[in-house]
Amino acid sequence: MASLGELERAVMDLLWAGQEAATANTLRDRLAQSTRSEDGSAGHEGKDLAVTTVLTVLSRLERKGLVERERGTRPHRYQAVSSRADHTAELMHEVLGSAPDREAVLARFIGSVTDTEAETLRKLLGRS
Amino acid sequence: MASLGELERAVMDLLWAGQEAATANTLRDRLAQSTRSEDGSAGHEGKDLAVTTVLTVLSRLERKGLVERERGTRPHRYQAVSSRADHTAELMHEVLGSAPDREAVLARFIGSVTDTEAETLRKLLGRS
DNA sequence: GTTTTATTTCTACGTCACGTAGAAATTGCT
DNA sequence: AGCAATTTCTACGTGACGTAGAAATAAAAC
Repeated sequence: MASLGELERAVMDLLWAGQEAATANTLRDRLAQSTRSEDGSAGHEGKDLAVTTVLTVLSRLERKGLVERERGTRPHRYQAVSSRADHTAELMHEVLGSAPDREAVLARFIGSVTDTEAETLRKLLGRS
Repeated sequence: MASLGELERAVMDLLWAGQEAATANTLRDRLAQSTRSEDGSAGHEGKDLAVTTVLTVLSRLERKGLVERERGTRPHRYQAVSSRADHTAELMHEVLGSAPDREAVLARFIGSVTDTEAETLRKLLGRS
């Protein structure tokens, strides 16, 4: 259980971008903006979602454990449970975890990493 | 586009296990066997799928580019396009790729890797 | 070569996730 | 109390996936 739909991801991206908790309305506006400002190439044009749509998505994201909401304030405020980096890293572990041959996977993975990233990794791993 | 359904995954696991190309019938049998031998805990019991079901799944996997079939022989023979390790590594790159903050993700990822694996990674990354 | 049998392709249905949103219920404000 | 904003319920369309029968095709048998 991990994958997100297109809109779900768009919402998460917004939540991950602004570190502050946001309301459904705010998010709806930002979504409209993003969609509109997204390079004018032949894409899906500004859709201007209904607030209820955003609310539904937020609920689903909450159920998935990706979003947390403050129920106290009246326009509930939503925020991501973990940072995008954390979430992505978790995802990577999930993918890796389902493999019985973890070492082999890591080998292949490292094999196709950019030089810069390899360097980063060395740094991160430090000396034993 | 990457995730597999439950049955699709089961089939891929079989294809990845046996390195030889297999026919739909063979796979159906192996599936029945796996299902049956899977520890007897209260799970979904032996379903004994129809061959057409397996064929359908194989077609879908082919469309997704995970499976390749020899159309020459009469009972077509199917095999995985890439090894499980390769596929999993690819998946990891896919997940990582969709992040604008790759470095941060890698940091988190490394952060929660077992010591043994960290060691493996150091080895793989070679001298610094 | 025509009938029979194995194999593959087509078509289809139920379920579930997701995008989408109106209707209904809830709650805060005046 | 009455109104307006907000949230929850309910619902529909679409597409993926598990599942498989019906139809087409090809190989084998006679």
